[in-house]
Amino acid sequence: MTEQDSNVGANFIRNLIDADQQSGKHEGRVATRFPPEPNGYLHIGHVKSICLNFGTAQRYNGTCNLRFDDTNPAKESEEYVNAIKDDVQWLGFEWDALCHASDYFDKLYDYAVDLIKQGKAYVDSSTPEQMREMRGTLTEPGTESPYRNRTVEENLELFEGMKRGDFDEGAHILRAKIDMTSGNINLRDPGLYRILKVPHVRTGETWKIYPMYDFTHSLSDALENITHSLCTLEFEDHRPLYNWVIEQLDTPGNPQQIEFAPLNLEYTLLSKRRLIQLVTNKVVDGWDDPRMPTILGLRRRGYTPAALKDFCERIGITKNDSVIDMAVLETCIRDDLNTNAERRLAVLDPIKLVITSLPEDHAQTLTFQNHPQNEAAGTRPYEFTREVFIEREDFAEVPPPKYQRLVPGGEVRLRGCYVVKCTDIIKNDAGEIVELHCTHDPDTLGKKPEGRKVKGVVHWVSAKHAVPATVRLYDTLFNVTNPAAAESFEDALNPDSVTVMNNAVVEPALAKAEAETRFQFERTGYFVADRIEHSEATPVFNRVVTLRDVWAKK
RNA sequence: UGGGCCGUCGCCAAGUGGUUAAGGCACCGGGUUUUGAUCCCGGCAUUCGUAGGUUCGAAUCCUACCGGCCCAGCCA
Repeated sequence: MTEQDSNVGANFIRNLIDADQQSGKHEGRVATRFPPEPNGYLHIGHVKSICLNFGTAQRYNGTCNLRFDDTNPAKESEEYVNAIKDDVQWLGFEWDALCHASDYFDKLYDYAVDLIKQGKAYVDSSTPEQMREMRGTLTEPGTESPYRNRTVEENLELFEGMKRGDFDEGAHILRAKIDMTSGNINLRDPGLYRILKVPHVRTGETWKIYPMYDFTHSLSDALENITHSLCTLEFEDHRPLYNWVIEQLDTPGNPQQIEFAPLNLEYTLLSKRRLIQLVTNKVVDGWDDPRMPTILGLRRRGYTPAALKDFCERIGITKNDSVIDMAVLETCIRDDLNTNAERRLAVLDPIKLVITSLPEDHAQTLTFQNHPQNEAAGTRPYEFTREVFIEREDFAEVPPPKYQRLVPGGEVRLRGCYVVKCTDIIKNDAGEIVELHCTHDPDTLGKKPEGRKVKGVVHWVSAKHAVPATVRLYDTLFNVTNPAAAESFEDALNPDSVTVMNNAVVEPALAKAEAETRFQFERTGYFVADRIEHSEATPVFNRVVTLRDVWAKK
């Protein structure tokens, strides 16, 4: 590592851990965890957290657990648990221990009893409304509950009754006894356990009460001997409570909570609630719609784990509220696919081009490179015949300035083939161009034409060999940089988020591609064979991202 | 009006009292190119939210102010 590289990827969490290692805190051990609640699908914001937690563990030769924060059975399900595991594995990470907060329900209950015995927790029988009133406001202190000074015995008995299921939901709640006047609302006697008569995926009907986040999370971290508990900024206010819980109780570990800024991405919505709306309102086709920022959606779109990890490294970790430019994400996938995807030819909006200087039965097999910078990718045969398809937009009867493609009387190179000159434009009764006639220069195969420069190169597919395919062109789901700020997302939606090219034709090799294989369609972009719908009989490709195009920008 | 946090180039982001204020993205040139791709070369903050102060020396320390984000679920 050179001196200049030494602080590449540096961030405040790494600095902090480095300092901990210097001082011998945690005996130099690093243990993290990724703690999703199984109540929705993971999205790119979670990818940031996953990369941070697993990546930090890797960097310091530590461990990272996958822990499901399953304390609210009313919202959680097995479907999400499985999807989350798949997503983490697809990204290429392996967890050390697979944990569930529910694994600790017995211990958590004992800890709660301990708190009660210490006089630091009590059963409150106020209604939720009364509790809200007594909590005070942001600027006014709260008031103490009339149940705050119940005896330890009374609390113990009531809490046991709650556990047994003697009471209705909402009748009682176990609260920490901290400080109703604290400026930090989380410290105004926060709830620890509520009655919830809902069966749990893993513990079944065993529990009628379930522990709440602050109590559960801090103790789960301590129980798993987590050293650095990384979470997002909104939990900063909870840290005093996190520490309070651990300080009152006798726990094996002494974790430290460290907060970092969650991801914000231009043109993208990243709140579970809003994402669920997109799915239930059928704005998109499902959690794996290629326009969704979910891991499943990104995967179907054609993003690779490597590109997503690269993205997380590029955006860094700080406590700044920030919004990442979409161009960063796009650059990551282009970088990956530029070096790793083979090249193929596909015509999205075909127009027939007849080379009149060739005999009707002309047949010629050319050899095309699979990758211009990588010999090892090999070559493939490519059929050339008298009639080929080219992209409709690669011909212009009245060309705009600096146009480098085919124009009437002009020349253009058929990629990997001859230079052709446009001699005739065939139109239908409606005046639409239906066919182009050209002649070819036989002395231009593999060599530059004599005495002139032909700058334009156009991709093509032999009409005889072309395979019809469906190609979907994706754009951002929203057309405003911050859809979360839009009044309703209906009017922030991009009407052109997907364009389906039903008449596209692709070279034969593409139809035979395995699902989920990625290619560069030369001159048009990077594409992936759809992992669900693609087959040799009905090829379906999704555009991952366009090629960078300086000309289109001008 | 309470509590917590944040402000370094258009967007990210290193930087922890002495550096010519890293790097990436974007942008602007120029070169190579049978992808208007890739690749290569060059440019891009006398300035670190603002104003004072401490110091031989400040983005880094102090003070005040300005701007932004989060918190009043028996959600996580």
